[in-house]
Amino acid sequence: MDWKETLNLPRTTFPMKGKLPLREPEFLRFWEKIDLYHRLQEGDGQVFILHDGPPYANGHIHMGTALNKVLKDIILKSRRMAGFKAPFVPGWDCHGLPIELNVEKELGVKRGELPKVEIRKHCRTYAQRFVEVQREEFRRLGVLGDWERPYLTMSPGYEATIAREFVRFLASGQVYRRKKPVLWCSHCVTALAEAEVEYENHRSPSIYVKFPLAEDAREALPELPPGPAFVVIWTTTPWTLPANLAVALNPEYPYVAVRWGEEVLILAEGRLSALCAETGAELPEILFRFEASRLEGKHARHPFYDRLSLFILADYVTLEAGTGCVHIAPGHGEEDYESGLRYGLEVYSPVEDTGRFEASLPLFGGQGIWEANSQIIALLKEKGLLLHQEEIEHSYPHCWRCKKPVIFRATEQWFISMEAQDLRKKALEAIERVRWIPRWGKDRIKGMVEKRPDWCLSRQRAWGVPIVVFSCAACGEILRDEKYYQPVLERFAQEGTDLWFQLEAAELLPPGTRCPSCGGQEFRKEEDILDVWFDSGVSFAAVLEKRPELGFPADLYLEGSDQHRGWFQSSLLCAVGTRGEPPYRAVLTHGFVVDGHGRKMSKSLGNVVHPQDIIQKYGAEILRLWVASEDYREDIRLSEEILKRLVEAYRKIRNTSRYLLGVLSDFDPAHHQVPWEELPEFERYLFHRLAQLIKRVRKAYEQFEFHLVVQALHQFCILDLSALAIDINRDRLYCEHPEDPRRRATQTYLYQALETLVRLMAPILSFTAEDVYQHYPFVREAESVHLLSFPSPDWPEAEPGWVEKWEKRLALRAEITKALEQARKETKLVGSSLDAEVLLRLPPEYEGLVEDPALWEYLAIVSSFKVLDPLPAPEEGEVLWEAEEFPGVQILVRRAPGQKCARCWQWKPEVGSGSRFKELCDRCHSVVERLQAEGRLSLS
RNA sequence: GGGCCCGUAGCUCAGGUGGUUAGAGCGUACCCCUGAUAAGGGUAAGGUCCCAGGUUCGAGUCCUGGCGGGCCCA
Repeated sequence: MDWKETLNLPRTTFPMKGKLPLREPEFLRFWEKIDLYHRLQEGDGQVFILHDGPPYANGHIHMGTALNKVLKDIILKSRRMAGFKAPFVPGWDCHGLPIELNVEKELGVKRGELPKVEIRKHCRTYAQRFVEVQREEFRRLGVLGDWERPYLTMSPGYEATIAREFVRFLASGQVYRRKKPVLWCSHCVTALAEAEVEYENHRSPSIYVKFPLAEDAREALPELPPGPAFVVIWTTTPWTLPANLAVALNPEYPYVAVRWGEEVLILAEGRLSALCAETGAELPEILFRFEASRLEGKHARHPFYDRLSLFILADYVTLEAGTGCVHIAPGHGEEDYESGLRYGLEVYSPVEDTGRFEASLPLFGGQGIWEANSQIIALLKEKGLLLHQEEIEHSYPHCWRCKKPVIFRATEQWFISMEAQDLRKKALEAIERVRWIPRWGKDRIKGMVEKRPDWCLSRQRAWGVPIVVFSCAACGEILRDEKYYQPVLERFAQEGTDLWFQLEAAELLPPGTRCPSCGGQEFRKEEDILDVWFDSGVSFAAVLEKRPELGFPADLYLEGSDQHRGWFQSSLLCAVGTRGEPPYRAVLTHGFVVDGHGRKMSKSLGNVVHPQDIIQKYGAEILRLWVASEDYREDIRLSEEILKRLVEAYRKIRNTSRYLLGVLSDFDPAHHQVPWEELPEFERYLFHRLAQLIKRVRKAYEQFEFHLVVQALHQFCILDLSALAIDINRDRLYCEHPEDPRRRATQTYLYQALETLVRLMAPILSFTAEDVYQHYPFVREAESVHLLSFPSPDWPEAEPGWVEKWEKRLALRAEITKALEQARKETKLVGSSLDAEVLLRLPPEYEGLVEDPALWEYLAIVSSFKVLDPLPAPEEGEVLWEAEEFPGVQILVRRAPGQKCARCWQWKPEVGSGSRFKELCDRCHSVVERLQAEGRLSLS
C-alpha cells in the first residue's frame, strides 16, 4: 500500500523556476490589457505627487537611470497600496548640445552648414527615436506610468512654457546681459562648448614680464630701497597682455623682494629658485619678505599702456609654475573673469570674432592675435620689461572641427541675477522649508546656492529654446514687458519654437511696436538659445501646473546626488524666481552605482554593467530586487556575486510562495478560516509575529527604506515560514484529515501569511507577486495584485508576557534541536527528528515552561516527548545534553520506542496492533477510516 | 586643491541620546531528510567595527589627523 496517496500533499501549477526573462513580458502585456495604470488612478484618495526628473534622450538607459526609475516605481506602488492616489508622468530632456553634436556627426555636417531649422528638425527626430527606445526599456523594468503621454521638453507646449517662464524672469528684472569669456574658435568664428574642444600639445612662447610698481604699491612696501621695482608675471599668451587689468597673488604664500642687478623684483618666495634656474641667474639677495595682502588694492603699471593694473588676491594662484604673480585679463580666462567680477573689473576683450585685435586698440589694432605675440614680445624687450623668454610645449585646447587652437574671448551672454530680486536669499530660505533626505542634502545644496555665480543662460547653438528677447535696433533697449511677447508665446504653444528662427523680429512682434525708450520701430531678435538646465528647471510649470492629475508643488523629487547642482537647483531657482516657492516638499537623493569594489563604473576600468544584460540573464525582477536590497543613500554596489546572492534570495521567496499556494490548494478562505478564539496558541503566536512583520515593513516603505523590506520579507520566508510554521506543522498539514480543525487553523495562518507576503512584496517583486496572485487556488478580490492594499493586522494584540513565554519555548526548542544534532553526530540511531524520543529533566524553577508533552512532540517534531526527573543514565547510542541557555535542564535523546507508522513516519508503540491497517498508528488509522467512510478514498 | 558624503563578518544589512562576551539572513563547512526535491531542516566556523591618535571610568558610536572610495566643483 502506498500511503502517500492518502496524504494532503501540496498541489499547485505555480512553477518553481521563474523563467523571468521569458515570462516578464507576459505580465507587462497583461497589465497593459487591463489598463492597470489608469485603473490605479481611479477613485479618490490623497494624492501623492512624485515628479519625474527627465533623463536625457540620448542613448540607451544605464544602471543609474534604471535604478532611479525603479526606485520611483517602488515608492509609487507602495504609496498606492497604502491608500494614496499616485500618478506618474515620466518625461525626457530633449534639447541640448550632445544631441546636436551627434546629429551633426550622423549627417556629416559642421556647425552652421545647415540652416538652424534644418538641424533642429533632425535633432527632433533623433531625440524622439531615443525617447521611444528608453520608454520601452523603462517599461520592461515593470515601471508603471503614463507612458503614452509622457512630457517632452521639445513638445510645442513645453517649449512655449520654457519661453514663457523666461519672459517672466525677463519682465521681473532678473535677467541681464553681460560679457563673459567663452571658448572661441576664431577660425570657425563660433563659440565652443567644453565638449567641443580637444586638448593637444601646442608650442607657446613662455615669457616673464616685469610690471613696474605704481606709487601706491611702493608706499605699501616702505622697505623697498629707492630705484626701479617690478612685479614679475609669467604668461604663455602674450596676446592677452593688452587686456591685462590685474595681477593676482595668493594670500597664503610668502612673497619676497629681491635685488636683481640694479632693480628690485617681487615674486613668490616659493618660485624664486625656479626662476633663477630658468634664467640662469644666481640666487639673489632677499631684501625682505611680506604678505600678499599688503599689496591688495594697490597697483602696478601696465607694461606698455598708460594705465594701472590692480593687485588682487586669489587662491587659485599656485606655485607649480610661473612666479606666484598671475597676469589677469578678465576678458580672456575663466578664473580671471571670476576674479574680475569680485574686484569690479571690466570684462575687457579687445579681440574681434575673427581673432583680430579691434582696430581702435593702440599699438596692435587690426593685427591677428597669434601674429601679434612676437610683436608684443619685441615691444616688451624694447622697453626692457622682458625678464626672460623661451618656448614651451604644453597641452592646449583646440577646436575639434578645424583643429586650430582656441581662445577665451568675452562675448555678450544672458544671465539670471542671483541678487537683483534677492533670488539667492529667497532660494536659501526656501531650502529651509524643504525636507531633504538624507538630511545632509540640505547642507550640500545650501553650500552650492550660497556660492554659485549668476546663472549664465545663453548658449550659441541651434537645438534648444530661443532666448526670446527683442531689442531696439536703434538704441539697443531691451523690450522687457510681457506684452511684447504674448503673440509669440501663443504661437509657440501651437507651432513650437522653430518659427523664432524662421521669421523676422517684425513678424513676431505685435504690430506697431515702438521702442519705449527712443520710439524706434526696428528691432533685433536674440539668436542664442537657453541652457537646457532652464528647460528642465521649469518642468514644474510645464508639467505639474499643466496636468490636471498633478499639482504644484510636488511631494517629492527623487534623483541622484549630482542633481543638487543640476535639476534640484535649477528647479528651485526657477520656481523661487517666478513663484516664490520651492517646487517640491521633499527631495530624496540616491548615490551612484559602483562595482563590487566600490569603484565607479567606467569604460576604461571595464567594469560597466548594463541593465539590458541583467534583464536578459536574470530578469528585470532581479534588477528590481537589487535596487530594493541596497541602501541607495550611499554608493550602490553591483557585482556578479551580489547578483548571485540576490538570485538565491529570490528563489527562496518564490519557493516559499509556491509552497503556500500548494498547501492551500484545498483551502477556501471564505469557509475554512478558523476564528481567532479557536486558534491554537502556536498559530496565535505566529499571527503575532505576522503583525510585527506588517508593521515593520509598512514603516520601512513609508520611510523609503526598501532594503529593510527585502531583509524582513526574506527572513520571514526563512524563519517564520520555512523553519517554523511549515516545518512544525508539516505533519498536521499532510497527515490529518483535510477538515481537521488544527489543520485548518494552520492553513488559516498560512493563508494570511500568503496574503501578506504577496502584498508586501508587490511594490518590489512586481512580476512575481502578480504571478503568485494569479495562481491563487481561491477567489481573488481584484484582477491584479497591484490593485490591492497593504494588509493591516486585524487580530487581537497579545497579552503582556505571553509573547515572552513563547520566545522562551522556542529557545528551549533550539536546545532540543542542538541535542538532536548531537545525537545525529555521535550515533547513527537518529536521522530524522521523528526517529527520536526526547526526555527532559526540568528543575522546579522552570515550572510552567513545559506543560503539555503532546505540544512538545509537535514543536520539536519528535515521535515521543517526556518530562522525567531524574533522567535515566544514557545507554549505548543515547545522548545527554546540558542545555546552554537553561542551566540545570538536561535533554536525553534516544531512539523512539515502537515502530514507524508507514503513513506519518512517526514511531508509535501501537503500530502493528491496529484492527485493519497493521502498519499505521492510531491517528492515521482513524484518518484513513474516515476518509474511506466519506468516500474520499478507495483502497484496493 | 575645495565642498558634501561613505568605509561593521566573503555578500547584503541591523547596531536611539557612548555602557555587559558586536547582531541577522545569505554564502561557506559539516550533518540530516527525500511526501516543497535543480527543493527542505539542523549545527558550526567567520569581525584588529578602514588606520592612528585623543576625550572618557568606558567608543563601532564623540573629536582630530591619515588611508581608501563616491558625487560636485576647481
